[in-house]
Amino acid sequence: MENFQNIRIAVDAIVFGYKNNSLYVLLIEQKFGSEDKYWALPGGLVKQDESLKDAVIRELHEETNVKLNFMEQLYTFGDDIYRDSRNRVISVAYFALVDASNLEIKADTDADKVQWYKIDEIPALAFDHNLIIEKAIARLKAKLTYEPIGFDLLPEEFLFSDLENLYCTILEKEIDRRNFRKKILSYGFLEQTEHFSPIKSGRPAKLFKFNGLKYNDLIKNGFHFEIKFA
Amino acid sequence: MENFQNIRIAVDAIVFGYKNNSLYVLLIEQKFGSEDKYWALPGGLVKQDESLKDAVIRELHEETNVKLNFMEQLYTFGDDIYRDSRNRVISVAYFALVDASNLEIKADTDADKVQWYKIDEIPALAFDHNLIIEKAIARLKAKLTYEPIGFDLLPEEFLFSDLENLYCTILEKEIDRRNFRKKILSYGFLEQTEHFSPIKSGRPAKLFKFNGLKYNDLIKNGFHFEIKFA
DNA sequence: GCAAAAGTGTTCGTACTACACCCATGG
DNA sequence: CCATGGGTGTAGTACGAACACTTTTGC
Repeated sequence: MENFQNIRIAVDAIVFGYKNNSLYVLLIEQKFGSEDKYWALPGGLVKQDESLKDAVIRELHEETNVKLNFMEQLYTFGDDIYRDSRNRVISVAYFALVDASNLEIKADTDADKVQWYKIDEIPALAFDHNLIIEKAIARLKAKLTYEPIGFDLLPEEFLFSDLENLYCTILEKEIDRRNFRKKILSYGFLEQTEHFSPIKSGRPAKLFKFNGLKYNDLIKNGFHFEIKFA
Repeated sequence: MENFQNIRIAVDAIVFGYKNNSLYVLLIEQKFGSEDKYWALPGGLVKQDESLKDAVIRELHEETNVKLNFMEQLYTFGDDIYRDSRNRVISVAYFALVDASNLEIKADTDADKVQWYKIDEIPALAFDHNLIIEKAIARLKAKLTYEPIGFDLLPEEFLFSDLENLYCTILEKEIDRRNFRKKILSYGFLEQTEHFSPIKSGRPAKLFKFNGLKYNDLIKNGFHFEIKFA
């Protein structure tokens, strides 16, 4: 057989979280660390009879206790033949956004430690995982501007100021509070709840809620979400 | 070894071309057709010491005689475990846009026939290749609106009416000629040449040229390409 | 001179930008 | 009563949408 192939297939999970006005990624320290205990993205080899998407979700759950229903495929890393020094491994990377505030993470079967890392304080990771995260951040930034995915990073009910802050932080831009609020509200997929935020100081603020159904309706009618900045 | 993996890695190439006011895809009929001579996308198994991107470009060249320098990664298909009935194969799909008008395609080593198929006349293909093409078309449509990639489908020098037609055809929308021209020209990355088109009928038209350098300059200064429609 | 496509300008409305003051609460 | 964030309105501008007539050529 001329084309003998000995390439492994892995999946890696980039999970973004948002808290304390900062963007975080979920990282693990591998248990069987031939790589000298580097931190790494959750992930691992795909099983023989397992779809790729099931594989990421399983690995993520096994290693971090985070159980998701869906992850979006980001990119497949297979150009650097030596990205894993032991064997040739191609990795299909997936990403997801979660509300980090009430999520129980814990090191599980296959991981020693699990931890949220601020995206600007990520250490040198195993394999090409720094590169993968870079690509994920780029995608996140792009997507944030043309799909309402920011809400996935927030609790079900959130403050407008949190939303605003999230956009400013991730996109590294300044926003005019008034115009931002006006624009988002004009879309009509946010609902004001009757709840108020636990007050830190200043005037109490109403909590808002993203109505996914209404958003889907709008999409069906040709609506196009977009947040731009000066 | 608990995790024994016997999964092959393949690449597939979606090459779009544009001629006679229609969008085409490049397909081949496989030589060693265990699949009963279905048409399929050019592609094949990745070699052990070959990057993914080299693999697609090699396969495309071997099978169609089309030599490209770059293809963009589209998506990795590995959720359907039985997408190839013989073995489990995961395919990383890449796509590219070419000027089909002066491109010599020919069946080569690994293919019986090579042919351009209009995208609305594609037969039932091998594997999940119809699905892959669907995804590629969706990506193409999206990209066309926010990146100046339409020019890749046209000859170096082209008519404004061709460009306009290309957008109308691919996006299946109507455009106002005058507004379209005004907008594209306002960007400043098109150059009028001194050449005229071979006339079919009507007033002769000047040929235009896309200036990639100028476009890159604009991008550096925060420019953002966008074509929207009513 | 007629058919066929190329080339061009104006008006109107909408949507983004910029910008500043009052409000409700806790301490 | 002061500090802290929440909540709101308006005027100017720029850009996209709608729209029709003139020009150049071949036949």
